[in-house]
Amino acid sequence: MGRPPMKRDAIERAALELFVEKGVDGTSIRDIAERSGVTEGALYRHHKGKDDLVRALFFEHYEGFADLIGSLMGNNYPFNQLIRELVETLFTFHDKDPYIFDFIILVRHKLLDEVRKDGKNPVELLYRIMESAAANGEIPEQDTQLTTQLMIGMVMQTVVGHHFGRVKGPLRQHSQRIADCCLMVAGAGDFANAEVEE
Amino acid sequence: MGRPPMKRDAIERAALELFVEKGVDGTSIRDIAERSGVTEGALYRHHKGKDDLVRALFFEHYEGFADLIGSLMGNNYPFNQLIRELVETLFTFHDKDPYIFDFIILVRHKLLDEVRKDGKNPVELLYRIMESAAANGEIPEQDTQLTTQLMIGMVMQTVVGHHFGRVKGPLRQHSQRIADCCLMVAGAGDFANAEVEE
Amino acid sequence: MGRPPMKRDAIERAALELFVEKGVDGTSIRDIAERSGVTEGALYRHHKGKDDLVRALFFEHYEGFADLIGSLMGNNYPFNQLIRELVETLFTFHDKDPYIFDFIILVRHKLLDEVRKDGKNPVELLYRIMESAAANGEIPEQDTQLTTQLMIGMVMQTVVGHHFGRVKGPLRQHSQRIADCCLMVAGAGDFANAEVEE
Amino acid sequence: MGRPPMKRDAIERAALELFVEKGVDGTSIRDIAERSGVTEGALYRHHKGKDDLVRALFFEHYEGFADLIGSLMGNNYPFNQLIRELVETLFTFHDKDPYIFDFIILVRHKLLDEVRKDGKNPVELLYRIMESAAANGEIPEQDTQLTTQLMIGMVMQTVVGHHFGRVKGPLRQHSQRIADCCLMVAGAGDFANAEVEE
DNA sequence: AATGAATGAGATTTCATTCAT
DNA sequence: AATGAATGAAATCTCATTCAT
Repeated sequence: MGRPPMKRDAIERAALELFVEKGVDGTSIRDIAERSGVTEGALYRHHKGKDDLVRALFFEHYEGFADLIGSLMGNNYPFNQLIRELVETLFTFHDKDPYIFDFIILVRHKLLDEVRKDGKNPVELLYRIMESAAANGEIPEQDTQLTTQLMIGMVMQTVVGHHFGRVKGPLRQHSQRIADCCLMVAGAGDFANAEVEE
Repeated sequence: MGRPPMKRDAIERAALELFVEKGVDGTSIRDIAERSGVTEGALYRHHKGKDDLVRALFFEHYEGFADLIGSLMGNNYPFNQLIRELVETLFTFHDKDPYIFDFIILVRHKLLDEVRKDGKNPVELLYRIMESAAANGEIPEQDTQLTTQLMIGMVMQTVVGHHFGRVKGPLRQHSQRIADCCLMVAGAGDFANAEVEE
Repeated sequence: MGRPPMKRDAIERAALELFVEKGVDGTSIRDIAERSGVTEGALYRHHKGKDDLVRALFFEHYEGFADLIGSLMGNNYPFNQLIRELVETLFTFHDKDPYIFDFIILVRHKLLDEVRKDGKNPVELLYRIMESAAANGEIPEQDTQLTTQLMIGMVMQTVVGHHFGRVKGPLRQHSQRIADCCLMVAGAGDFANAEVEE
Repeated sequence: MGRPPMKRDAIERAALELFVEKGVDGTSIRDIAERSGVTEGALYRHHKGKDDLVRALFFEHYEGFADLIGSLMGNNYPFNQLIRELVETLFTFHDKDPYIFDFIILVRHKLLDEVRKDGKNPVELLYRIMESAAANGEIPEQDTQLTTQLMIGMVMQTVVGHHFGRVKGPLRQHSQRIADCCLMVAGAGDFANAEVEE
């Protein structure tokens, strides 16, 4: 049954790392082949080309974030706790593998246009969390789209700040502070007293 | 000293727009020449090359932000008012010409490494504002680097959200809300009662 | 001797069709494998490679034409009848499977150099028919090489005209007309009164 | 005003020759660049790519044939004379530059689909000549499409025969013989007595 | 000052063929 | 006998930059 495909993961991992380190356009197919210990042509068995590879990586991981959020939503936590868990989960994820986060941030300007609201969309999920919290009276009526962006902005910029050395250490240690800020911004009542696991 | 260099401006403007629309590497010298009504060779009269052009645009506008902040700092406003004016100024600037903001966001990953702390650096300036507010007791002791990033994150993600259609209308209308959030996050006391100009 | 090699036929047929439809170089081994329901590697069990496949197909069918002509020659028909039977046979063959004719026309420029005069060579056979008809006094002395080409030209171009939609219907219906033209061109006396079988 | 384009003709000529000598797919851009004394990139200033170059060459010369025929048609010769002049003109043209003829024959299978009946189309022009000769009573009623193909077939195969060494010498010396054949095939009455210039 | 043809170096991509399974 | 992942060598094409005009 032919050789088993051994190299696909190696290629995708090498690509992910190189894209973050040198930029997508700064990375050539040859670079990827070299780092993954494969010849250039091998890439084309698994992806139509470089664009396709970038796209595949983006959607794979972008939708992975949606899955992460989706599974947290399944727990029916109250809003405060959900946000706390969410921030913690994201930062823990980041600390385990910062490349994925950095990659998403790097390429989103090119690819976010192609994201569908009805697919696996982490931004849309967070927005729905906000909407239902507002409907439940857990947070006041507000421009939930805007607030969603503010929360995302704080989380993402923390990652960016870490990338450029302005924010130190594992991000997980900032989870509580940033979750607090998210709740504050959302107007989520007595957030300071919320019971924090950990 | 003779007539002003009209071509130079046309080239830089065309480049700025194209970079935002198609990405830096997706834009060729030919594209830029075409849109600015100049031939390829002529571009080299004003810039050493494409890299130089990108760099020049980035630093010109990045430092422009620093100048904006710097001149606000000269007024010796109290912290609350300074932040409010700052957010308002940035969003007004964005509404006048969103391309500049989008361009900065687009290329910062490539070029931020080259930014010096001691040069005209808007992030550094905001950080100093935070530091001195903390020294003055206007805000509590905190991880000011982190808070700086959170504030930047909220402002930048609002721009991104606008770019992708999640945040509507001129951003200026959100100034007060987002300034409030910045002050909240910074722990700037009774921010709600701050006197708002306008 | 065991079961017949079904795959080999499937491969050759798929190749023949694809070569005609997309050109030889426009057809990849993968294309052939796909259409014949075989994998790429399997093709190499039956042929040394793509070149070998093209060559094999060409000679198989080109020599097939020679066999067709050869068997007609065995009947010792008079010249007029031989030509009529020949044209009829060729067009009947075409109508049964136009791909073969089209394929020969397509690749002859590449491979005709390799054809040997002393092998199974339909052009050479027709030339010999002309030569012996001239020797017998069935046709006048003439540049038989040239006349041979003229006859071939009429037959082949009819096929080409059919391929591009200028000549309609099954070619067999034009057999008599074109045989007449061949005889005329060869100066074969009272060709119009020749007895036509059918 | 920039360098004058010196190399365009050299590129097209080199391409024409190489295509005939080694086949279109057997000729690489590098081959063309080498023979025309230019770097590979230069080709792309004048043509979008190899396909575009082949297409341009084909239509340029194919339409050139139409112009040749068109200008002969302007003389309002009687049918017999027109055909004689036509064959003579074509073969003279061939003898001056056999590459063009060979090239057309080589690539027509790929490109004839794209030829339009209402454009500059030599086949269509010859067909119209036949139609109007039939309307004038210069030739009998017949399947003019088919006869057109037969005449083309004789002319083209003569060229092919020359290419493969079966037909000797300058083709012009065969003009009269082949024009006679064309007239015979078309049923153009007392063709033998037609006055031949020369 | 300007032009745009040409360069030159490299990028992506294709694909016949091989070979571990 | 068959598979199809991987190779390796080329091919096409792109494009920032140079330079004759």
